[in-house]
Amino acid sequence: MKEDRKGKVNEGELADKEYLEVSEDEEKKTYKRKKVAGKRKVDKAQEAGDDDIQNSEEEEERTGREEPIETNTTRKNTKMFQILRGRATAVKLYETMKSLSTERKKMIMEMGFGDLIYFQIGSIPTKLAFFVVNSLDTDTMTLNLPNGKIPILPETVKEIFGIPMGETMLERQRGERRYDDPFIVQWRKQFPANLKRITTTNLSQVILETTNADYMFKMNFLMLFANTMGCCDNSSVVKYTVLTNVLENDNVQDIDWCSYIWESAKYSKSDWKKAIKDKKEVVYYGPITFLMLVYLHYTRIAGMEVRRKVPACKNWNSILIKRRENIEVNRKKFGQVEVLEEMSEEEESNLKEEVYQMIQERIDNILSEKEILELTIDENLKIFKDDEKLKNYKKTVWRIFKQPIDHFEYQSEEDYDDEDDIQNFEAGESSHQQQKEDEDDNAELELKVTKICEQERTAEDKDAGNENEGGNKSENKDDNEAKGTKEATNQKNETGESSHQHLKDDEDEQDKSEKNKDAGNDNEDGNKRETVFSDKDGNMMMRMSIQSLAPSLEVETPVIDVLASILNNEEQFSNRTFKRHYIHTGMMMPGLIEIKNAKPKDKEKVISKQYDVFQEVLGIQMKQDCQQMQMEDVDLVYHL
DNA sequence: ATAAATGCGATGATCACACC
DNA sequence: GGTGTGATCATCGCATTTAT
Repeated sequence: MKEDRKGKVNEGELADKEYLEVSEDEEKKTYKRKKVAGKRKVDKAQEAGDDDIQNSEEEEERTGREEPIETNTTRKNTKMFQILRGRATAVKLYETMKSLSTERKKMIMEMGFGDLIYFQIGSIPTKLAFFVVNSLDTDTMTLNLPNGKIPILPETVKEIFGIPMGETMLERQRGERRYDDPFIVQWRKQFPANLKRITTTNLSQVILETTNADYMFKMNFLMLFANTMGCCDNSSVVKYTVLTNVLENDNVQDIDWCSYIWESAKYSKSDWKKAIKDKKEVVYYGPITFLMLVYLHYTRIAGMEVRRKVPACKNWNSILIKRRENIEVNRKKFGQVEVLEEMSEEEESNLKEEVYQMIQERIDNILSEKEILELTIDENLKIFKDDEKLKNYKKTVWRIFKQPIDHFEYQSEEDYDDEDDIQNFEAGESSHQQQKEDEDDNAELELKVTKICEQERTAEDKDAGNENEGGNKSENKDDNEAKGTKEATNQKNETGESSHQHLKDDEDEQDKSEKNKDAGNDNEDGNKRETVFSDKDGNMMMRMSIQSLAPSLEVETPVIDVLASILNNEEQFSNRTFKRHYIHTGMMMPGLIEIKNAKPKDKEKVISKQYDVFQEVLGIQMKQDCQQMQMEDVDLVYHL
């Protein structure tokens, strides 16, 4: 990482210096003038002529002398390659997928588009995009690269996006909706009447502004998909293909979406030769995201390993694609890559592991959510002394984790008197901290986080160094490596009296051996789920949230929240005249998203509503500090 | 006359670099 | 190392031009 960055900086410095040196007197002035003139006015005069090529050759010499490895693109590279201006880009789909409700996600999964839910490609670098589309031979449907050919079939689409490849064609030969069909009229009503041409932007806006999860949402989603991943009309105006061809009774999974995308690729490149002639910027309406992913999935470039997964859209994101473009740009020529075959068996078996891991993570998330919820309810029970409704919520949560989800039913209040349940509930409650074994099968779901935390650490811990934080138990006193982190966390106990935040020291070790039995080989995963931090506000963090922050992974919100929690605690002991309060992501993010998604005219309203919500949540957080609650002298400072 | 293609300014995000 | 600033990039959408 560091070296990478360093390389970039070096290259940048070098390039710029060179730029100024080469162009010392006259051109330096031009450069300055350009600066003053504003951003868009790139000097046309300089651009013309073969200055560029000379420059680039010089640069090549220099980079040759420097470290030849990965460098970043510079101003001059821009001029060397034609760029592709995609009209059907992934942006809108990406934005939409980012904020889907659970219900909508479920719906998308049911349609067979589940692999797109965590779609990560928000932009497509234009220079590489041009190269890829330019390499596509639409007659044979192959990507012709310098070192080989990549055949493109409808099956390839399946491999890339993992979308349904059913029996029937999307474009039905008969019986499609007419443009005056009542449904299309209704669909059109979602948009302002004065809107002449509906773009993918409008479509994504409608999806984001509404919360319905019905047939209309299905159609909006499919329209958005077809017009961003397939092709759209000119100026990003949506094609109505999906709207006219997918009827109410159709099963979306039975449609051959792959062939539709494949055909889009085949037929969207007409008049290419004419289009690229003498132009720096070429407009393309076809499935650029798909073609790009085909190229990336079936090639490998030295200096950048990306493990292959199916569907391919899952292992590439905007940052990785951009990095890949930079590498290729700096080699002065695109396509200097090794062409790969279909995935090997070995690679495929790795996929299984990924699935296991994914499921494991989801379970962990649910458990962590559950614990937070329980703690929140407990906290509030303390405030609203023995509130019946809260108690019932507590029981509800307990019941959910007690029963398989398809058997779960909300119960009326009197039903809660059920004797057995009450007993179990109370037993469960008391075992909240100290585990109690349950012979019931469903109790596996109760896999309480605490239980896992209590698991004894075993010798099979691989990277003991970073994993030891909080994991060492009182009996593991000989575990020296663990001291460092533990001490760090204990510092706050030295500054002030008792801190609420604490490492999950196990209070009860009696049935540990028993647990280890059923934990068995699960021990390593158990450590991942180990709660390394929790506090009175229900913030908690599992080991896995912090132990594998590989490049390109995102920082999980619990990490930020825990940091906020620690800082808030520290603040109690600070000597400052004013105290700072760090706010948790949960208090900000939903509100910010709502504001972002609000219509411009509603924005004011949404913002002022958010202030109220914010105040309310703040109230809960600061319940013990009336002075703070007055919000006197409060400055809100945002750190992003 | 209409539809499609193209040009281009606006915008926001990101990068590189100078300066503190 | 952090921050401010200008350059560059990717995208959007409107206006204009060109093709049918």
